[in-house]
Amino acid sequence: MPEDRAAAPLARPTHLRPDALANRWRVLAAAARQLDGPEGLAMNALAREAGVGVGTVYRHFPTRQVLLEALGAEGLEGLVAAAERAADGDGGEDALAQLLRAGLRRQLADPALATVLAEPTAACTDTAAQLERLRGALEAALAHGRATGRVREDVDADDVRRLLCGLARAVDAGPGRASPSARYVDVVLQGLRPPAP
Amino acid sequence: MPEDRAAAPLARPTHLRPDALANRWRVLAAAARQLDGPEGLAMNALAREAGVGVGTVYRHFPTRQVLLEALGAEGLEGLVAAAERAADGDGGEDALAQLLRAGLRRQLADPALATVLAEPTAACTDTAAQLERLRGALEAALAHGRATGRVREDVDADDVRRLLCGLARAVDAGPGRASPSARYVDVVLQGLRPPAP
Amino acid sequence: MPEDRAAAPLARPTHLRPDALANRWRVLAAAARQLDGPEGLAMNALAREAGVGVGTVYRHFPTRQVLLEALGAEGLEGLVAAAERAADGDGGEDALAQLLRAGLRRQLADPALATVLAEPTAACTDTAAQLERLRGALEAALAHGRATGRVREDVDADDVRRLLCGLARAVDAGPGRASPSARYVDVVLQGLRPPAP
Amino acid sequence: MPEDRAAAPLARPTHLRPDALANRWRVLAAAARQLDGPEGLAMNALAREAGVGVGTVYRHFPTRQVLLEALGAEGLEGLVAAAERAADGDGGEDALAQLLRAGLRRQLADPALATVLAEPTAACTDTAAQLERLRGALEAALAHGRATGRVREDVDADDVRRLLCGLARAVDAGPGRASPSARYVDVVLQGLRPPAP
DNA sequence: AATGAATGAGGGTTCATTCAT
DNA sequence: AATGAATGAACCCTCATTCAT
Repeated sequence: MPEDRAAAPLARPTHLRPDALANRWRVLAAAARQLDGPEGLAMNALAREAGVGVGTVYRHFPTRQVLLEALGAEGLEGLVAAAERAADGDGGEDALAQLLRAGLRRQLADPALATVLAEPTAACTDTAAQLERLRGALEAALAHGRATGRVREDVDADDVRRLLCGLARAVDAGPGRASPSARYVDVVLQGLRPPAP
Repeated sequence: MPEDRAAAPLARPTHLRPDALANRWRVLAAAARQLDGPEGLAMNALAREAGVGVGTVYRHFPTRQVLLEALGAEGLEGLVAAAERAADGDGGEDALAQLLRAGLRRQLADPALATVLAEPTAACTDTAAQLERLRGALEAALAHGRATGRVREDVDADDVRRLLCGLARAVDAGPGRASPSARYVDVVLQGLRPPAP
Repeated sequence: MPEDRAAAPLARPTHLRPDALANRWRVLAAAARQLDGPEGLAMNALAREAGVGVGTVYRHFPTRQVLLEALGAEGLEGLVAAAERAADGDGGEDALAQLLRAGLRRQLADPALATVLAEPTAACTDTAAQLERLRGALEAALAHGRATGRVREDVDADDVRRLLCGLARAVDAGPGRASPSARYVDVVLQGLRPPAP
Repeated sequence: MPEDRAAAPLARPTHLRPDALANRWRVLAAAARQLDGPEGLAMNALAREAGVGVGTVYRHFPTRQVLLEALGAEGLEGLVAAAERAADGDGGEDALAQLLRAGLRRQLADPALATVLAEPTAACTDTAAQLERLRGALEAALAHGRATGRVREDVDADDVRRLLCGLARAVDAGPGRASPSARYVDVVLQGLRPPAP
């Protein structure tokens, strides 16, 4: 059972030595590159590619899941920020629509984000916190939508997260990413409206 | 480059010797069991579990993808049959609704089917043929739906397949499978209607 | 937990292909050489030294303990044979004395035997069987010794085995092996006599 | 060649800064805990367990052997003291008997002591000195025993040390530690008497 | 057809050790 | 003195794949 470390949720390191920070960065960059390729995330290959000893990789990311979450962290933060902006209702467009669009676009641009969004539990406290903020923003958007009669009642924030995962999958399950995306978001958006009486 | 065999699509074997047939069966059964577990499909482990030499596994399934498609074949055939029944319009319910429901239920019951449904190209001619039949049935259902004004114009059969993949993912991306399924199908169904004018 | 294979006791392979047999031999020979050196038995190093793939080593000896027992098997059989000869009482010398002498000499000549003799449970059925035969021979020797009043009553076959392990250790715990051996056996032999009344 | 430092015997540090002393203690405590478990003494794991940097461990114990001797030092001192008391012949019991009993009991209670007692040469001057005192006490006990005709002539202090190591091994080589111990000591004691004429 | 032995690449992980801070 | 980051060798083990039998 090799992946039984870090059972306790991991906090993001603070105050890293500058060289350590640089290494962390190189590893993350290499990981992002590998994630684009078809292979999984092999710790050894990662270290090689990053020009760093294996041990260093393990020090920074004791578990593949920790690494994944670190990879997706930036994207997740971006998504959360966008979600909160949308939920704050700057009035422009339908908050939920903005949210779905942003969520899908960002997943397609960042596979790590898609992975993190779909995983059952977070390994890092940081990730958990961001996901919780995301849930809050989604709930707010839904509440507003429900109040204005534009969102059905039987759907909650977690449903939206799951539908976002599904959207990304639908787009990935075929050729072409640009044109289907808009349409699929449209389908889900319309599907989220309250059923006609 | 380990997976470079069988670039040419593979036809399903016919007229197997009875013992060969039995072996094929044992391997498929073992593979189904392994697919339920969390591990991948390791040829060696598979052979061990099936009580068969590795060579035998390779003879029957030269590629992992071939094996996967063989695994999903039964489920795929079932889905195709259901789709054609629905498209034939026995009149009962909305064909598209039946289709989505069946497609989701069967994917959840059969991970191999979900995989096959999402893969870009088929390795076996058989699979390709079934997928083509599925496409036909979906197209028929859509045509009928469009004709009766219950399905939007900008969605084609492949979109439905992809949305089916997305549905399965949405269900898998969270806890609980029963109650969300129906709701998510509902969302997509409603989303597929023509937009209100 | 990497050593959880071969939980079921392993029987010695029969009817090996000739090349497999040759490999088995090469590995055992290399292992014997490594055991003389100060390092442990590293499977990788072993394979390298034997001129054989790692996989081959694992196929033949799924566990380090299995390997050790295979290494010690010959020595153990020799000891068992000697013990049975001694127990059969060819009349020459005191059976127990012969046994201790043989047991010590063979352990010193064969570190694997010393290891096997001291391990709490056998991994291979074969080893277990030989150990059982040894126990029988020891018991017989003790019984005869007790009957003739030359062995104390409160010592059984397992005690003798353990004392044999102790003897080997005593010899190994210092410089010089030849002269102490005889003396130490002597000490134990005299110590095994019934206490003076 | 990792263990080529500290070829020159090491003196025990004196006048440690209080915090250094505390660290030394934590490391030793952690080492004692690890030695009870089945794993070896890994410097890294040790540091982790002790809540101390690896560097600190190395500063205090440049070599694993030094660490081991430090671990066993207390036990060794205890044994030496007991041996000298016994050799001083407080008259009570047979000195040699007391010695063997104490030596075995202490080895069983303290694996590090057993290790130190069996190692060919000491890494620390301190250990060497204690071992020398032990030798002296054993020699005294033997001399007295020989003088009173209760110990055979052909056994010296180092033999007794080695037999002590053997005793510990005999006890460890099987199930049960309490009841065999006394018997095995008995066997060796009786074996050390001068042979009947 | 089937078998299963062999191979060796390669991923996972730990650890001893050094050294900049 | 202490720290802990970094390194990389080395081990463990599993697999995909080939091929002689």
